[in-house]
Amino acid sequence: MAYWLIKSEPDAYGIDHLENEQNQITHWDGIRNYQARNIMRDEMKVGDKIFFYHSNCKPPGIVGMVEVVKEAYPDHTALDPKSKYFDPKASEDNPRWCMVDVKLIKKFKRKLSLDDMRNEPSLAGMQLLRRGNRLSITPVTEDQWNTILEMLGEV
DNA sequence: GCCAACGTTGGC
DNA sequence: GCCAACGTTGGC
Repeated sequence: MAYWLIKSEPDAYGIDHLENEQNQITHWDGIRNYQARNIMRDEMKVGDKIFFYHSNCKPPGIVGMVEVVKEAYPDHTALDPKSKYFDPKASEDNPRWCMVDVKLIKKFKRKLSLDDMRNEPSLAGMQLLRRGNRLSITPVTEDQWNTILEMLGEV
């Protein structure tokens, strides 16, 4: 089983939106970055655990945990001209983009802020913390995962 | 709202 | 296949 971190802007789609979904499941659509797509397509498996991170807010940080419940399948929003994620180069034969389904496991009682993570030496290697990192899906090691749960008091 | 960092596009 | 121009991300 692998661990990941996904970012989302709480105004666009936050953990509260996910909490209100039927069965607390959503499809993670709109990913339009090849690196992130490849991670979903090639690496994410059912049962993988994911930190849910709020970006572009004050403060940015980890707010919950979700789990992969369905592996990659075509992202239909790429084929929909009315969608803001429409991609004219996508087609039925070559959907180009994919998504996975994730289910809420838990909302944390508090947010672990980006500052908190930067201040924790054992998290120094996290891809999220790399300078200039913009990738919306990044891997998390088991050690990092456990450290973060400890910092949150969620062990 | 600024802007550094990065990804993508398209002319050549 | 290079690279300048442009668009986006996201912390600050």
